[in-house]
Amino acid sequence: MPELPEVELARQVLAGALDRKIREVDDHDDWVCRPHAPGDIAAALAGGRLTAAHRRGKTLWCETEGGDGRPGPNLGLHLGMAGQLRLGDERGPRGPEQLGRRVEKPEWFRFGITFTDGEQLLLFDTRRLSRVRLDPDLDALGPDAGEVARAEFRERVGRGRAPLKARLLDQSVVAGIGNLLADETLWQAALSPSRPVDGLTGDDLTELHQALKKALRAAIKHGGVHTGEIIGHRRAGGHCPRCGAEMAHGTVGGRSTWWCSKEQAG
DNA sequence: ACTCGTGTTAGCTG
DNA sequence: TCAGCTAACACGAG
Repeated sequence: MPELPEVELARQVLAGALDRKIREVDDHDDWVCRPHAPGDIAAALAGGRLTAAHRRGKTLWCETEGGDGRPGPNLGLHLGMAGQLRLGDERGPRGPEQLGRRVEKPEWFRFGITFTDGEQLLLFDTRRLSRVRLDPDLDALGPDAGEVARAEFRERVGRGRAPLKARLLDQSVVAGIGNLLADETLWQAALSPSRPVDGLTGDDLTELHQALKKALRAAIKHGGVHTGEIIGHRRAGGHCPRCGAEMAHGTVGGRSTWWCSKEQAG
């Protein structure tokens, strides 16, 4: 599910877990918690509190404080493709109703913190692509896609020779653009996903920055990137909702990519 | 039955 | 240094 707008909603869930004393941490999943060993994260957080919830791009992290009141390690959380943060208590998780009558298998709860008041913060992820780690490397992330200023966007995205979409998906360039948001943004700007960035003009990049802001605003307003104008047309037989030309499909930056064969021609 | 994919990253190759 | 590719994770959708 999550791209930037969805992760911002998850951050708000996370904020509901702040300022409670940590009683117990379930960090048994050595894939989700890698490179830490089971018990490492629990030991680092035991008796402390989460004191602030932050997001940059699709990465979440909490500042923490130890039982002695001194600053503790940051707790990094990434939801991967299918992760959800949920609050719950001894009666079980609350939060998004599951579709259909799917039974939630216990092993899909990959990480959890139980607080002394009985509240729980739970990481639910069928696909196990989520990640929990202490002191994540935030310097490896570019500026947040929703906040990056035009000049910095142009300078960062325009650097190198990679195909434009590959550059947009690189979280160290700008943080928070996922596959769907990239296709939506490129379609809004009428730019080819495979065009090398060193061939773009300053105006192209300004246009792209505008398109990104517009696509993000719309996604936040309507509940997620899947509500984008082009998303429903990313399929075989789809047509561009602006000009009616067929949608083209290929792989760019290693990801499945759809674009208007006419308006976004190479 | 079978393929594809809203994400990341280590490790490798050119 | 840069860019592309693969594997790994494990499930739902079509």
